[in-house]
Amino acid sequence: MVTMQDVAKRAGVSKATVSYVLSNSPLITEKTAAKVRKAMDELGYSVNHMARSLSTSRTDTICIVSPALQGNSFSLSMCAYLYALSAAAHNMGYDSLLLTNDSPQALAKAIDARKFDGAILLEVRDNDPRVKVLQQTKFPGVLLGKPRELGGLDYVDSNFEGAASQLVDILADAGHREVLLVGWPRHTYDSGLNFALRFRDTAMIRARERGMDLHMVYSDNEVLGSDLAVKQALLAFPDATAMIIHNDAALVSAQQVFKDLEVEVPDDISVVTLAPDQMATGMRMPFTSMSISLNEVAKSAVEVLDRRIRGHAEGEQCVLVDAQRIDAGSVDTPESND
Amino acid sequence: MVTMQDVAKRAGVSKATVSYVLSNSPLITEKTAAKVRKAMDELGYSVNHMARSLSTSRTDTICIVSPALQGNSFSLSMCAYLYALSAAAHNMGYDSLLLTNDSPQALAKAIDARKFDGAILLEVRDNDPRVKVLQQTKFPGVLLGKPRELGGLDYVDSNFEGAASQLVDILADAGHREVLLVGWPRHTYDSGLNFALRFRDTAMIRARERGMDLHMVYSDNEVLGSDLAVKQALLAFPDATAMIIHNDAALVSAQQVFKDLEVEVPDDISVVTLAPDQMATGMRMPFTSMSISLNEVAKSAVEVLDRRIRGHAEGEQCVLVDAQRIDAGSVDTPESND
DNA sequence: CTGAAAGCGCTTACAG
DNA sequence: CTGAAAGCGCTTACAG
Repeated sequence: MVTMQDVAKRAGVSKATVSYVLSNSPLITEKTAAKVRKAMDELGYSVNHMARSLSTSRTDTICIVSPALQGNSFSLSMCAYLYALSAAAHNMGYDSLLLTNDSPQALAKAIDARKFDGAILLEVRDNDPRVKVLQQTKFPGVLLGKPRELGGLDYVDSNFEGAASQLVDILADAGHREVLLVGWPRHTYDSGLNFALRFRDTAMIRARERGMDLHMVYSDNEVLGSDLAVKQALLAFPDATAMIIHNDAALVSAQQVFKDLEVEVPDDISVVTLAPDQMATGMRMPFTSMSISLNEVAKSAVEVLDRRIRGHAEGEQCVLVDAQRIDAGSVDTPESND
Repeated sequence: MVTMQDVAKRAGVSKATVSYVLSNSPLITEKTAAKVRKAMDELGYSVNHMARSLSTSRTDTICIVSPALQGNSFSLSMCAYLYALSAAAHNMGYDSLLLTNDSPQALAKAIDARKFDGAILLEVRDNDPRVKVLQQTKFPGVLLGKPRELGGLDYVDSNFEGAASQLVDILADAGHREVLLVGWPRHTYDSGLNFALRFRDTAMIRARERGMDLHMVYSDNEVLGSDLAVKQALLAFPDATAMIIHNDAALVSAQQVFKDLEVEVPDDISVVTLAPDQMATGMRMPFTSMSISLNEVAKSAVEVLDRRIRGHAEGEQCVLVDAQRIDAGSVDTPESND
């Protein structure tokens, strides 16, 4: 293994000079720097991160703390987030450690081991014990999600509130009064997954303001490729003239369901959704929707964390990334129905 | 930050002794060890991994090298593998670094940085340039997949060959002669993804041996939740009495397709599949299938890598994990069709 | 059975 | 503008 010492000897300078060249110190002559760089090239030198870390107490690594997969439900957007975060981190010079054990103990232990400079918590819930670990250790961390108690921590998330209001408005503006909200399984709400709660609650409030009857329908048969929530909703509320879908699994099977029941969109029913952009393209989304850019959220999360790590942050950093409205002609006036 | 020195002072011993206690050296008296452990507890000590790594040149971290997501196609099984590997690594005392950039340069750079002890390459292809990086650097690594040129590297994968043969046999034994193989999009095969190739090619050979006409149908419209490969296959080959599905996306939408076309399984057609076990449960798979245990494959991969890292491996390690046959009554004799 | 000491490969004030 | 030196927090022969 070629070390800094080797490079120094070959270039005829000291270790310190090599180190300064590496960090592009302006104090070093261009001539010396060139000499050193040549030596590094010739020897195939690359800095030993363990040694650097010990010296600087920085690892240039962040930890992505993802919830354990409960049972067998792979969430497509979780997975997409993982990738988006890893890519965003990479772009900012960080490697990413993956922690798939969502127990608070595991997080505390990982923090103690000092293998990373900061952590991003995925799918944060209300009363998430991991959040307390972050607070107590005062370790740099950002929440992907916006739980009820923030405890002074930074967070980044999609603006679910804004998206909910906008979707309700789109339907209200078109004149719809009887609307369905197809959501996640009940346990998602019960477990405090705040993105679900924030969307539902804001939609409910906004609907009331707009004089709309919004009927909540929870998914209860979440089978890959045949989530029946949309179907159940349609059967349970035949008078509804429009539907908001906030549930990836239900969304994926929605088109099939409409076909099955011979329901035409938007002639028989208007449909709007909230979905990650990558999923929208993946399924060639035919519905007017508020589109969440996972990459944008991920990028923002890493930026916030980076600022926190470097100590460049004053006060809490709170970012809600707006979803983009995408029209796909799946909304019509209610009069056209039936 | 509390260091080993602090613990040593408090326990009234030397740093060395503390270190020996940490590594459970049998040379230390139980009395001394107890004293040291008490001091560690009281001070809340935990070892600094950066320092340890520098000293031992081990990081206790492995790198999971996953292919970049091309376009927007999230592969459910890729994601499941990520988790399974991370969990398996954790169980064996390794953390996992996630590398989502599949360029060979990125891998080479990551290896140079010495942030991990070994790497696992996901979705290895024939002629995968990452494989060459592993060979050239002689860095511990295992391939998830079995490319044509192994170059002396370790690999672990599902036994796709065995599964293909068994599925053909199941149908042949039931008397089927006209059978469809619904596979992945053509580019999957063209790009040398060997799991697809090995399954297809073995199935073809076995079919010939059994006097079966096996018609390959490639998926060409891979839309999330409505992959049409199964439908196209049925329409293109109305005489087929059975079908093998090897394509997760097609599998997810298969039930809907059968319903759409009012095709009864197994009365109208027999169906068998190859699928990851987690997916099978996720979609409540109603088809007789060869089930791949991702956890088992992942565990095996980490074990192989661990052996390689510790230098306990003699020669190449080659593991093909057998899929499990699961009967779900989706196979009948061809006579019953129509 | 325990301790003093060297070493892992960097970074960074501090002299010069 | 460059170098000698201390230090980051461990591990591990080597003495004793």
